[in-house]
Amino acid sequence: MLILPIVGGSLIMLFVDVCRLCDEIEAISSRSSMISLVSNFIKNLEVNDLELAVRFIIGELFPPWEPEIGLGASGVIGCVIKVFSSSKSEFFKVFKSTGDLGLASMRIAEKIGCIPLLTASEGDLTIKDVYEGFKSIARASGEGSRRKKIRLFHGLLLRARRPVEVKYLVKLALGERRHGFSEGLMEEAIADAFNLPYELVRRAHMLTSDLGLTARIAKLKGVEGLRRQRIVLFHPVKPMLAEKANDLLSALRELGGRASFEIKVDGARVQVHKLNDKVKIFSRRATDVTTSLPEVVEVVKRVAAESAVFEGEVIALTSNGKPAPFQLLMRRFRRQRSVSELVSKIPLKLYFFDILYLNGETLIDKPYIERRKILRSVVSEDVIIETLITSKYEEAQTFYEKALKDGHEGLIAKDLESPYTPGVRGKKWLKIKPVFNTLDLVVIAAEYGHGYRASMLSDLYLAAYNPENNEFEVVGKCFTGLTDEELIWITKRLKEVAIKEEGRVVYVEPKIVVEVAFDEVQKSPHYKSGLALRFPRIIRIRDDKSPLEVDTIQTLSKIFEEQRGRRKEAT
DNA sequence: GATGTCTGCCCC
DNA sequence: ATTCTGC
DNA sequence: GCAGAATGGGCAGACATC
Repeated sequence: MLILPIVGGSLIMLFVDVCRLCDEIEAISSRSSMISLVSNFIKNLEVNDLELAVRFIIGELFPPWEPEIGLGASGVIGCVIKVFSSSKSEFFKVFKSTGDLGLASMRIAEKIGCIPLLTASEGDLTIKDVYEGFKSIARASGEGSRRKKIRLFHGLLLRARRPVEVKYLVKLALGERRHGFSEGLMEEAIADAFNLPYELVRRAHMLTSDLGLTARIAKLKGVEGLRRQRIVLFHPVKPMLAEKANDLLSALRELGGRASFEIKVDGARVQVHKLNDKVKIFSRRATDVTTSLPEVVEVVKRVAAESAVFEGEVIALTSNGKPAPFQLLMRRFRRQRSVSELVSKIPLKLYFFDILYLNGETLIDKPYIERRKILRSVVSEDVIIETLITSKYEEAQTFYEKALKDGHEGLIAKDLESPYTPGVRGKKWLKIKPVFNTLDLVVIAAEYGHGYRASMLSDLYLAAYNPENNEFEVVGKCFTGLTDEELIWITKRLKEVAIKEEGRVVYVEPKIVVEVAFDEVQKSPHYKSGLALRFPRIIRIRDDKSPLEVDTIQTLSKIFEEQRGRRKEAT
């Protein structure tokens, strides 16, 4: 991180100015207005302030590959309550009406008449002060670190002189945004501020993965700097994303009748960076997971290339070398302790599927088929994900069926000519997964939502029937799938059948039945039923079904066993 | 050592 | 995952 | 029609507390 010691007096950017800007943004919904507002704000900032301000405005503190502060709602709110002599119940009351922790904190600060705010001794917080403050919090680790983090955040809050600073200190700490201005619009604001082509800013952002750095390059080096931007080893590139296809045939058609089909394994996506013997592995969201995966590091070290960036998928294997449940992989994935003991207990395998950089050359603009060729020249076939390139639907169908039979999730169809486009747009990769069966479940409780859903019961507790004890047992919570209109309706209905309210949770009579889609049944250490749905989403409200007709725990158990069976039989 | 709380982010 | 909204 | 933004779940691991 580049921070220069001193800048000319009037140029120093105060934190409160960023806060006020964010408040303005929050009040408008027009994207173009937001962009010009931000553009004007960042246009004349000194470059170090620019880098920080750009991140702060989109609600980020650090580049994505750096560790987070390690404080969440509980710790942060505890600090707010203490600094402003409030109480949990008071905070909770304010929060319930807004659904926004930052806003609630500001109200608490306002309520006590800003006495600690006015006694702040060290003058206004600059954005650099705020950055340094959070940096110290992030650095604390190990025993006693939680107390230390809380003490440091406490100190930061004490230096706020205005309630609005409290609001955004809390939002930054928690990663709350909710002002409708995020990465995509910031790219446009940077382009506008420094009078540069949007596409170049966007491309540089893809490669740096950090808007602060992108803004710095834009201001200091302009068009040429953006154009010259290459992949930086050990700074993860944003992953290219896949879109869902309806089925195999439509995917093949959409990609022009001929495509590459890669097996989609149920693992975790990684980006691997290598320079001679130095290797780093990043998760999909740019977390450094190198220390958790020593055997993967070894595989990469042996790759015959001086420097390279690969994309791949890591999965766990069962004792017979077949794909293991995702939950097993997660025991390894971000583990810090006893890693070496787990290496033999839960073996992992890395499958490569793309290469973005090789010996100094950035490859993302080359077509898929060419990157594939380069990949095959660098790593051996047995560590590359199984692939079929075909224009024949029947062949692809057979391959798909085999993938499912082997216990994999499905296929990814890829456009043979497409470059690697990090980020969201230009999706030339299509996910093909079987349509899952749905279950009918009954709602037995619901929770109030956050943000604009604060007044609605948007989070439903879903239960299956257990005939053995004649009870409805929770197998998951679900918030997604309903339209706003349906949410309003269901909130009203739930209140009619409410039994009791505890905090944010409203318990209701088992009356309302919903049809729920899901990806998998998992073992749950959390629910009494011992089962939980993976990725539940509501398909529709079943007015026509009575609670007695919902699916049973036994049905879920059966689905769970079938999943296991598929993995065991896999050959 | 066992249990509980909190946090962040794998997969959607 | 889903839905809503600006453009 | 599209991209961007906002909504949220279950879970394992790290730290705190008994």
